Amino acid sequence: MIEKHMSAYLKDAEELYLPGISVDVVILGYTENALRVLLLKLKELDYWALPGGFIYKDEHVDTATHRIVQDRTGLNKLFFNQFQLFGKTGRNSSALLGQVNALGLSEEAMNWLDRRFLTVGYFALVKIDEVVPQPDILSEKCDWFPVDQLPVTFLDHGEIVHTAIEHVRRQLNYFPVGLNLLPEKFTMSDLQKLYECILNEQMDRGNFQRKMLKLDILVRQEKLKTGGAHKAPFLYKFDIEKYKYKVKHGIGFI
Amino acid sequence: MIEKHMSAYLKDAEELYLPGISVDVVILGYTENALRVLLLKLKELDYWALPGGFIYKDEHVDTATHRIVQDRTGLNKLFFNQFQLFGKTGRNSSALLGQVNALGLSEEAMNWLDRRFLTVGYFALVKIDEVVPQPDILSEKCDWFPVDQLPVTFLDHGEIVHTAIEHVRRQLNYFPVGLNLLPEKFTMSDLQKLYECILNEQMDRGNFQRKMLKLDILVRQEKLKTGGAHKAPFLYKFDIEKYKYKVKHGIGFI
DNA sequence: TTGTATTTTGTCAAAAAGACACATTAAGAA
DNA sequence: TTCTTAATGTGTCTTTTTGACAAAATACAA
Repeated sequence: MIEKHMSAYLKDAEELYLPGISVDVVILGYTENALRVLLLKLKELDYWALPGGFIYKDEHVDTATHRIVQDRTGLNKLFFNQFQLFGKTGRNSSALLGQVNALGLSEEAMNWLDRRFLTVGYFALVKIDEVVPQPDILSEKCDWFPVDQLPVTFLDHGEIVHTAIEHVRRQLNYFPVGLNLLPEKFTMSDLQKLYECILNEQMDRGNFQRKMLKLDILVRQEKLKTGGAHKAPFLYKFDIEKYKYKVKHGIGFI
Repeated sequence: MIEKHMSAYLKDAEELYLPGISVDVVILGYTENALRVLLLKLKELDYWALPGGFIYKDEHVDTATHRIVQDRTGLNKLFFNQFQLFGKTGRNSSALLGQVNALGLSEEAMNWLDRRFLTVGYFALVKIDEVVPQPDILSEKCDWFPVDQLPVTFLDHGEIVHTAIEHVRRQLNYFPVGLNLLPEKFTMSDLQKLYECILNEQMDRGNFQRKMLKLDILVRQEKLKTGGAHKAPFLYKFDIEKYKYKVKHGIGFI
């Protein structure tokens, strides 16, 4: 089946897309105390790949990325950013695809694939519980993986993921991670754990709270989070205007 | 003349280079209390352009950048980093080149140029007094411009410069700006002025010195800088090992 | 020798960070 | 109902860093 799907998908590729360049998106979510990335299990191949695609000849690369992520997650309004072009030589997927002798791709498809590809790396931040990712025609399933426990990946997709994380970590003050990764209402503990996951370091509870509240971007809600054992914590929302303003100029947390 | 040069330069472009993608390099230097960028005045066009070029079909994009900068500055060992792929639509230089009706480019050259081009933005940090930039065959001269006083630029090259500066500013803790922009020996005042140029803000002299020395990356030399009026300042060098180690993990200055 | 401009170093209060303690409270156990 | 437990909310204290500013040192010029 896959060869037909892929052959159909790539039938007019030469005509439609910019040649030799693709987009790969590191879609990041956060749940159960771990930063996770969405990967697709390729049909008939023992590799997991980033969701990606090609750029129409007259399409902004950002627009292509938006289209690709939207196709995958159903999300329309989402936060994403380009972080790097991967430009090494010999980056050719046909060698790996060729491992499956039975593929029987069309000549058109093989011609399209059998060349060096540059790829533009984007990352997107999504709320895991708001998306219903679907495997595409080339994939048999998709799943969220903790970023420090990746499976075997297609080509250099593992490296792309780690580069994305490092990019987010370095510029944490400039990305609205809380707003895009946490649910609308969250506890201070949730926020702290998110920061700890991204920065990969533990912080003191009291000091984290003091520092975070001083930023003046949180709005305390009624105590609500009940049901969990022990004392019920406050819930917070972001003051979106203030948060976005601060993010633009660097919120100054780290 | 230019049309012959350009036609020759692009004669085998289709065969040699990756199509539809170029590299542009924001070469930054620092002198006379200003951060400056190297621009080329295009022959017969009233535009200044970034040094740039194309990527051989089997060449790492970083290697292409290195080649381009080396051709331009003669520098072999230099610091450069990719910062963004510019991917908007309609980015086609033939329209601008076409303003010069007399160009009379070869059909091959026009075919190569008359398409949408993506461009990969790199920035490089160089010591202005160590380089002797040469205009290339397409340019009549080259010059250093303060980054806040750019001339009219080719295509979106002005935007590319500003994006590069903002990139450097945000990640100042992760780039060895002092090591690559200042001469081997420099005064604390030199270093402070460099930081002030990049961050675009004034700092207190005493506090700057205290904070910078605490980083433990500077080695004080004999007092030497004599000749200038008034008290002779100390000269400093970087402890390169310590500096590079700190830069890798973020020096923690800002 | 003295004035001037600049560097070097120091002071001092305010702010921030770090470590930690204690009271509070909701769920579940006794 | 009361007690226990574990996580939360808040406070305190010390240390470190920052910010503002001033005094001392010094090299050249008048």
